[in-house]
Amino acid sequence: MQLLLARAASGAPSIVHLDAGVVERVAEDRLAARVAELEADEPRWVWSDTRHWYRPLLAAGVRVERCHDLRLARAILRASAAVDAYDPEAGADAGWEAPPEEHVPTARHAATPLFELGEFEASAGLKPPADLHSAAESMAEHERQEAALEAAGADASRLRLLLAAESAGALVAAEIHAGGIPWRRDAHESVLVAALGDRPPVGRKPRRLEELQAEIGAALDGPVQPDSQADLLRALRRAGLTVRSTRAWELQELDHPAIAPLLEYKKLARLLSANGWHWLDEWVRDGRFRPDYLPGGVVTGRWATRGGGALQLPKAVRGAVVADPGWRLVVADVAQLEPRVLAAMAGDDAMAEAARGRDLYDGIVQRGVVATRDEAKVAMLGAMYGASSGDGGRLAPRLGRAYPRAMGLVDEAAQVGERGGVVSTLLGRSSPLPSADWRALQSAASQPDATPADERRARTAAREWGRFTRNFVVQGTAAEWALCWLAEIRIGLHALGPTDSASSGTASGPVFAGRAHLVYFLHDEVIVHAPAEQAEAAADVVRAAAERAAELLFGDAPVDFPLDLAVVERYADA
DNA sequence: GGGCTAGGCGCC
DNA sequence: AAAGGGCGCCTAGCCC
Repeated sequence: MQLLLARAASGAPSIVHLDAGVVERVAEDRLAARVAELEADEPRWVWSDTRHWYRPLLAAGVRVERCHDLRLARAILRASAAVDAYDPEAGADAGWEAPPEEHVPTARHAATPLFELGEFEASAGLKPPADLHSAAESMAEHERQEAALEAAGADASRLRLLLAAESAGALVAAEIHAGGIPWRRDAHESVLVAALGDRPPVGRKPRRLEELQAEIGAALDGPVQPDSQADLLRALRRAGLTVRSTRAWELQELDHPAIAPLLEYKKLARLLSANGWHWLDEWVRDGRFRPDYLPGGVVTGRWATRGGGALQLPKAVRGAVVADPGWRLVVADVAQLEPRVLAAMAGDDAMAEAARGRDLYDGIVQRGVVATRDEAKVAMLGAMYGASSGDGGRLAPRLGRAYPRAMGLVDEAAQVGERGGVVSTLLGRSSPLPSADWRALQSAASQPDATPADERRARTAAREWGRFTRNFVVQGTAAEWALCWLAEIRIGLHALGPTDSASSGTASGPVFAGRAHLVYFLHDEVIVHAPAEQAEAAADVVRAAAERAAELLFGDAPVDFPLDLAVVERYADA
């Protein structure tokens, strides 16, 4: 059963029963209850934008099992090389290309009533966000997508899996926002005070930074503002140091008394600006950090985030991620996800064998391809990213001889990109075309009057795009594996059912009180927040989901995806 | 004051 | 130790 949720022209919510062809008007204040009622029939909810529709439902205590996110599906179908029956111009003026709604700071969002339009009205002049697609527009888009899928022939089932996984990911993203990462302000502040000294007054630097700045100045014979790259570069050169930049790795090579305090300053200044007291004030409330994930936000299918930097939580502050009393964190990541995905999608049994039951890089060493684990890692990264120089460029060809199928797959993807072509992931997400500027460069280089400089520029640009498409197929298919993993974890955790463990306060929201739920996702890593008595069961769910994801994507291909998994109270202890 | 880029660095 | 792919976000410094 499919139910389409959208707004009538009047702005009132409507539920279109797509199978029965019946339109049901719903009063704004009855919508959440009505969705909950209909959820008993296990429908697939079809809607314009998961973030818009699902966040208020979650806040009202309503979980849905399945959805189809029209905006995300449209982006995939428009670009997919497996789809030629989808007119990219159809509906182009209906605002589907608009990015999802703007970030609303936590405090104000919490106060936003269900389905209020004030946010949009307050930003008059902007394009309407996706939520305001009328029921008619949403239905038309849905029909275009169905028709495109039906015409996709043999690729349709993989595309359908991709769309289902993408939509399930969008549900997870909204649910992570609702549940929130348990974040201990006191623990975070302890980290900051230990590193930087007490919180300074507004406009002042923390004590430790001032001390280090003075040390640097003394060593360089004059006051220095280390936050200013230009000032710092001048001071270093005045002291007789030959430097091209102020990057930490370049400074590390220098032997001078200013360097140690300078590197320490850079590290601490980074902590302060990225995850200092200001970040705590803005992003942590009621013991939760609520990331604003953007599923499908990266062309490869990886998620992006907007604000808060949830994809870059530095190791230094992970001690602040602490389970609620009586709860645990199940922290799991996949060892070497991308090379394993590559081995499976290429059907490279030799590489699968190197990975089976052990560290993939150790397996490569045992096969005698390279001498050390570090070399194996650098070679593999070099092969997947297209390294042309350095150790990666030197070592990657050895992998080509040992694992010709896997390396052939990425080499082929690179060649397609260098010619300006489109590559696709296993499930059918396709790379974008290179820009008009890029094509102009190639075209200029092929003219009879092309100069050597034209040819050099074109070749450089072609190789650069080839590195992108080379990586696209691996990164994108790994993202698909991760989406399937997330979707299976979500289903498995829900099936565990509720416990009597009250969440501390209501921080996790009404849907997750007493229930194990996902609270973090980072490309190949998840964190589940679970009642202690359910933690082992949740860990089993996470493991089983990894096996299921592998089956969904690769059938019975002989590649395993082992997890590093820990049940802990603190993220930092995983 | 806002918009922009560059440099730099955090994550995978 | 970086390189080689993908990002977000901070500051400084420049522009209008």
